[in-house]
Amino acid sequence: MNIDSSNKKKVRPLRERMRDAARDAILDAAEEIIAERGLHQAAMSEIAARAGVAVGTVYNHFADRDAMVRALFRARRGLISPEIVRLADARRGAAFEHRLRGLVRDVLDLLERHRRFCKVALEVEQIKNEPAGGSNRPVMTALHAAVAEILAAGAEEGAVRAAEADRLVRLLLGAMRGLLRFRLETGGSFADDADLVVDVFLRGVGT
Amino acid sequence: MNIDSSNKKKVRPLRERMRDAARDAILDAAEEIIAERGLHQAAMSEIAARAGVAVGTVYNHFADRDAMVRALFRARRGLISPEIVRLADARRGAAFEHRLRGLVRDVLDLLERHRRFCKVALEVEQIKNEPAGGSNRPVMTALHAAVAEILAAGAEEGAVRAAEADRLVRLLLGAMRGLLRFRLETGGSFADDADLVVDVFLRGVGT
Amino acid sequence: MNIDSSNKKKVRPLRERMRDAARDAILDAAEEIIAERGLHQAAMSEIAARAGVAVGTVYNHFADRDAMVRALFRARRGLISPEIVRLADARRGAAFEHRLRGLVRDVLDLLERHRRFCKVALEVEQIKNEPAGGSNRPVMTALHAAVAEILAAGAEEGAVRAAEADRLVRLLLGAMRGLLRFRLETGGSFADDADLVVDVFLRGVGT
Amino acid sequence: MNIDSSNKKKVRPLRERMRDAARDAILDAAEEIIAERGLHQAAMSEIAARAGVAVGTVYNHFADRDAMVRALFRARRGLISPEIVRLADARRGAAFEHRLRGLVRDVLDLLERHRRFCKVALEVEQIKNEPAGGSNRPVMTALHAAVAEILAAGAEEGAVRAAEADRLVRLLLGAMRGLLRFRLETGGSFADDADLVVDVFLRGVGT
DNA sequence: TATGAATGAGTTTTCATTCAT
DNA sequence: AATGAATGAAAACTCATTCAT
Repeated sequence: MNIDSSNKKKVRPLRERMRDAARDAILDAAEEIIAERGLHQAAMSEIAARAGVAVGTVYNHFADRDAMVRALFRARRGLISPEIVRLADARRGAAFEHRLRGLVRDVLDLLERHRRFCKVALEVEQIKNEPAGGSNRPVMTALHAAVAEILAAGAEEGAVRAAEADRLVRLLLGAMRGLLRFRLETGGSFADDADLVVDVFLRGVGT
Repeated sequence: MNIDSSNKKKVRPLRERMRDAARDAILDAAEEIIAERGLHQAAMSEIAARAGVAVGTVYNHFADRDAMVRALFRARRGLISPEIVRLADARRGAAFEHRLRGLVRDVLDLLERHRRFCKVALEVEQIKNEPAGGSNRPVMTALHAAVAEILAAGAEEGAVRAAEADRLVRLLLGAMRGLLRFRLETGGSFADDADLVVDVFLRGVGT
Repeated sequence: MNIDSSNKKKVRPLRERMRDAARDAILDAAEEIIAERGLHQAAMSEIAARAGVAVGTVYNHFADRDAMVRALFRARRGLISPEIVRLADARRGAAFEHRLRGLVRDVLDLLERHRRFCKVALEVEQIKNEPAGGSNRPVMTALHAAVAEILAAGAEEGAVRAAEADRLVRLLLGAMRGLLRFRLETGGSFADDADLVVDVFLRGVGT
Repeated sequence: MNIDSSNKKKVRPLRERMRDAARDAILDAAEEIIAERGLHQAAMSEIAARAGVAVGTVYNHFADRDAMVRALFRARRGLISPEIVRLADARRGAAFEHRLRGLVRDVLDLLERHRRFCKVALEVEQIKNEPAGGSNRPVMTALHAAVAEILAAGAEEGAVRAAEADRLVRLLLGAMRGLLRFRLETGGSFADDADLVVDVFLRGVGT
């Protein structure tokens, strides 16, 4: 291995690094402003200003406003989803409850580090408009898939009613979202709610 | 009670009735369009057109766009909230589980009859931006209040951990919302999920 | 016939008349500015200003810039084409030369009264991009059609070579356009060139 | 003459040749795109991309967009005009008809080899805005001048009415342009129309 | 010189709101 | 009150041009 080849590895062209930095700055600014004021109060010009670039620069990176928002989601999901997959994989094979509790804890912990994006995601969530027989299954996100898998395993263990799988996933994720929203409004860390959600989900509110 | 006064009660001036009809038509149109395409894809001109009136007329009934949206929520809540209060009152005094299950069933049944508004409400939900000690408690909606009360009663019965009350309300409502969203996307009646939610909430997913 | 019905005929709603006036003012302004500075130096805001309306008004009348330009052409063609058809019809049955000369004279006279639009039309003319076998015949404008018909008649009379019909139409119209352009640049009335064009077309430049 | 000087003549510095190659590539790209989509749909960035250079490079070769377009015209005219002059000179002294027919044939043949530029030229043609007494005579292009000269000679021969010279040039060039446009739209070679144009111009459409 | 990302003035477009009829 | 065209401020978007590397 000679000096040159090692250089090739390390020095990504400065140009390229700056380009990416600008892109990231723009997405960060967009995230910030959308979290603060909502999706459609986030003007391109303000996002650009907050990112410290000119409007035109935003359009050098994204075809239009919509593409930028989608890029923001793709970027964040690109950070979060693989992590969720990894977390889900880590306990594959473990016992149902341990696995579920671990995942919920870890995921809430992970989301804590993306609090601002959670706000954006809850803000923007849209209800799909295709009743019945939709090809667009519930957007099988990483989390959805991971929970679904654990519940399926739980069903095999006999710990969960298999017939209700779909709805139980929605129920659990809904419960988590409810508490997330609570924490976003009133403060407090997401992770504090992990055990409560899992306990109630597994055994109910009984004292 | 004389004839005149009885007349006053019954026959509201034609003028006034037509006025209200227009108002209702506008709110219905707004609800429809917001449900279809989201809050900020609903232009005043389109709402007016769908309601069969001129834009100007909308402004004769509502100060501005925001006031119209708020009026929509007030109107629907004016239908739904008292009903929820009534449903909650109906079982006051009954045993915790019976009371909770009854409420959830009845409320889902009620919301079924306002499916379109549910879509609007879920679509529009905003996260309040006042961390900690906020004066704007979770918008204490009728449902929130009703559930909170039942859980408090449950706590007194020893059926629910009192300390977690706030979060449990959020958890339960979140779970319900999760399933509502599911039904809005894929079809199926809300009420079908009532027992599942309550069962899991009370005793967990155990078979 | 009562007063009312006579009124109905006459009084087109004021609203409507003003709307049309605005529309016309906008198209006039557009024509003026495009003629002065070319198609893409004509900004919507300037057109609006020259028409004495707000920008938004332009968009109340036309979906977008392109639609406005197309409307301008439709409007002017709506004035010119039927007139050309009428002029062509007027001499139907007459002898070839008389018919052709009459048409060219009348048309140049007509175009004189739309000098500004002629400038716009020459300015904007685009070459269609569909070589061979095109379904889009040479946009068969009224004038094209009228000349084609006369030449066909001339061919029957034996005054014109039928085989060349298509090209002769293009040749003649090209010659007319050449002189139109000349007049637009240097001044002078279109009609003055009518006889020259026809004479040369029929008998050549010979003295 | 020493070795050095002979070298200087033949081997133009590599640097310089590459520079010219880039310049040519840019002008070719510009010509292509303008021919395809029109003058103002040809963005600098797209021209650069098609030429295989960076935008900045275009600005190293041309002061600004306008200068580049003018350079394109100058370059093509630099190829075409001297050739036209040569073609015109070749038959100087010959008889009027022979001379005119020869020129029209040769020129259409020449333009055939610059078909794409013809499209650009027709596309871009602007009407000058200086009525009467303009200092900007009809842009005395080589072709215009050549035809004018031949017609003047024809007038001396008594074959053409001298008084109409200016207009006859415009008429003939317009006729040629009309057929050029026809061929650009529908395909077919320019040269095929040479005799038709000249025949009609000299003797009219008579069979 | 070549590069190509950044710039920002200039346009187009939207739409809540007003107001004369 | 109802009407609906006009308004214009506020966005979104374009693209020729610059300039640091």
